[in-house]
Parts: sequence; structure tokens; C-alpha cells
Amino acid sequence: QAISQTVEYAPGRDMVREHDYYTESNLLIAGWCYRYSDLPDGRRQTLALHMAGDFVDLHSFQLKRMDHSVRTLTACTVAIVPHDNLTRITEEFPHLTRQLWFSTLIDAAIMRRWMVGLGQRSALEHMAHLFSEIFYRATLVHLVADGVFAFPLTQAEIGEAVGISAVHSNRVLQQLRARKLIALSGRTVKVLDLEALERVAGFDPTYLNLDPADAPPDA
Amino acid sequence: QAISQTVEYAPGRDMVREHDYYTESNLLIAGWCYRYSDLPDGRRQTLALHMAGDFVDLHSFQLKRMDHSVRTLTACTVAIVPHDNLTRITEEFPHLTRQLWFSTLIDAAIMRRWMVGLGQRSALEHMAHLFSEIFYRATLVHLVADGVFAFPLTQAEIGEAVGISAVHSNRVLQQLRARKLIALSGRTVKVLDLEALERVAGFDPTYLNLDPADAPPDA
DNA sequence: CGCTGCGTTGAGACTACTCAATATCCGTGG
DNA sequence: CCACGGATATTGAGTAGTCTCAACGCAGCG
Repeated sequence: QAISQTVEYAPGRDMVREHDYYTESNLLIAGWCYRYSDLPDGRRQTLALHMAGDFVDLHSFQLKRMDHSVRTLTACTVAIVPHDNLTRITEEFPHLTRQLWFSTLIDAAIMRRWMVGLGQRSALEHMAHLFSEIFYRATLVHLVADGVFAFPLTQAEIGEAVGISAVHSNRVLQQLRARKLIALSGRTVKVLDLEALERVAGFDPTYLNLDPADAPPDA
Repeated sequence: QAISQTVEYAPGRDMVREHDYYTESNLLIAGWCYRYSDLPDGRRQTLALHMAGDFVDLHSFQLKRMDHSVRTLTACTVAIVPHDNLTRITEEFPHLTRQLWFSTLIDAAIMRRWMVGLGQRSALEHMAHLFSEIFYRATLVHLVADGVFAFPLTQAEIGEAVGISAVHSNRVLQQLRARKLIALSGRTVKVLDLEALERVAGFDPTYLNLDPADAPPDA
């Protein structure tokens, strides 16, 4: 529809770089990627995790100069959406515009939860929350079977998302395993006890707006 | 224009509460307020700080069910904007719609910086970053004179924003004073050495999109 | 003029960090 | 098909940053 072309990325590639200007946005068709921001001394904070269906940098449409980077985790298929097409959509299709806006607001809601995790939750709670969230989101796009889904992050990368060191990431993961909440082998996660996981996390999925009643006006 | 009425709030009042549905949004005309999310056991994370000119909960237009609360810090004057009017705007005024969308994206950009602060910066760096950001934002709306501006947060509230305890908040503030970066008396801040403050913070204001060149397409 | 909220200080505990060594997995080339 | 090398995972030990608890000072307000 508004897509000009489709592009493939190898794992570990930056598709978007902080400080740069862009004239098109990327819609993730397949694969995983993440947004992050680096400090000059090398510290890195992951800002969001994206899977198939996510509009990875819709905000570059309005913000122009990126305030963070986007990198692939796995090989990714991406649909390119020129900003001109988005402008046209806002001129002609109010419903669609609201949909797009809505998707950036979901992103923001997720970021707020991550802020709570970063600022207030213990590493264990926070990590449990992360797995709970990804479980729900992956389920939504049919990436989960039998509680099992691909989760292509190294322990160090998980740590960057949760705001802890790689070593501590390893130790917290061991706690989650010891409590039989999840099983993690290679890049695959199995949720063993969702209820207990959510209890540890203090997880409440309403912020994801999964309930149709919470969907945008004209979904 | 789209405003149905104006409302006054006393300090320390919730204008919006988590889990509730709303049919109107609040545009802050005067005063300070903040968004926050509480954990069942009382831990609280501040998600955003708002001053005159900020659209405090524009996202409730699309999200409907709030994922966090909004509370006044000072007495506040708020313009009420019914969601119906916003819908009408999206139908008839694409430029205005993009403006509104843009403002939610700025919010998101600020939240991303806060995430970096919460996850990666030391308490001292993070707090310096907070003061730098507020200084820029307050300057933008002419709330700063001679490097001095009102900052109506208690030390405990500053701690909730930065993700540290009230006691540690006090100690970090003392360091900022000892380094002669800021002077804090009552609820007023004076920036003594902006350059040094930004250096400690690792502050780069581009994410605020203050540069006219970075403004949205039809600002 | 005595609450009550806020700021300040001290002491001890705990979470998470760093450094560094070792183990394990996996892809590649021989 | 196996050996090697690099990336990833795991472990231990000591440290730094931040937390909690608790006390105390100070100020504004009723």
C-alpha cells in the first residue's frame, strides 16, 4: 500500500543510526531488532525490542533526527515506507493516521513500563516482567507454540535491556530457572509457569492494549 | 479552539488515575504536574514532568485506559480538550493532527532519555541530566530568568524521578551543590555552571527537538 | 507553640558491579 | 569429521553504589 520496497538485513546490523536524518520509516516484517542508545564511554541501554509487525522507527517521520539507533538481532525483512507516503496518509486517511499514531503510543506505554522496571523493580522482578511482556507480545503475532518462542538475545543483551551487567544478567537468569519459571536454551525460551512468572514480575498486561475494548476508536 | 473549558487544580491532586477511562485530555496552561506509576507495595516511579504548555495526557485520546496517573505538583490551570474534538481535528486538519502526534513523540523521546538515565547513568549523572533537561524546557517556555527557575519537587520526589531513595537523593543533591553546579533553595533552582552541569550529565539537547530545523514538517 | 512535613546525618546491610578465570558452545577451515 | 578460535555462559572474590532504618533539626502552619 504505502510500501515502496522490501529490504533484508543480516543479524547485528544497524538499520538506523542516532543523529542521522531519514526520509523513510521501517516496518518489520520478519525477524527481531532492538532500539538502543549508547553513552560515549560504551554503556548501552536498550530502549525497545521489536518483532514481526512492529513499526520500528515510525517516529522518525516526525522527529527527523534520530535520538537512538536500531539494530537487527536476527536476519530481518523490512518494509520501507517513505515519509512522503505517510504524509499523504495523514492528508487523506484519518483512520489510518490514528492507527499509526496509536502504534507509537503503544510503544510509549511499553517504554513507561520499562521505566518502572529500570527505576523500581529488582533485577529479578524486572527480568520476569520482560519475559512476561515478550510472551504476550509474541503470542499476539503467533510466534509462540506451547509456551515456547524464539528469544534471540545473548545474556549480555538481556542485561542491556534490563539495565544490569552481563554477569548479573547470568545470575538472575539462573534464579528464574531455579524457580522453574522459564527454561532458556540457546536462543529459545519456554515459559514453564506463566502465573508464577507474572506474580514475580507484578505483571499486568493492560498497558499493552490487547483487549479489543481498549483498541483505538476505529480499529 | 478545541477547548471546552478550563479547570483549576490544587497542589497534590490526581487529575488522572491509572486504570480509568477518559473522554477528554488535559492541556496544562499553568503550573507543574507529573506522571507516575505505583507498584502495589508503594514504590513509585515518576514517568514525566510537565510544565506550562505540555499536553499532559494526549495519549488517553487513543489509549483510553490509562496506564499511569497524573498528579499536580503546584496549583494548575488546565484546559480540557474533549476527545470528540480531537477526533474532529484528525478528520479535518492533517497539519494540526501531525502537530499533536509530534508532541506525543517528543514525550516519548524524553522518556527514552530517562530510560538511559535510569538504566545506565550514575545517580549523580542522572540528576545532572534531569536538571539540564528541565533547564532547557523551562527556558523554552520563558520560565527561566538569570538561570533561576521554580522547581517544585521535594527531594523525595526528585528521587522518585531519578529512581533513587529520598535519602540518596539528598546526598546526590549535596554533591551537585558542592561542585557548584546548581543552587537549590526552597523550590527554586539556580543553574550556576550550565556547561559543567551538562558535562557531568553527558547532556545533548538534540532529543528535545528545539532546533527549528528539527521541527515537524509544517510547524 | 506544638504539629507535621521536609531536609540532613550516621550506621550497617544488600544489591549489583568489576575483574578475572574457566567452561561451554558453535561455526569454520583443514 | 575433527580441531581450532571466537563468542557466550558460568563462577568466584572483592568492591562500590545505593538502600533501609532511625534519629534529629528546622521551618511553616494552624
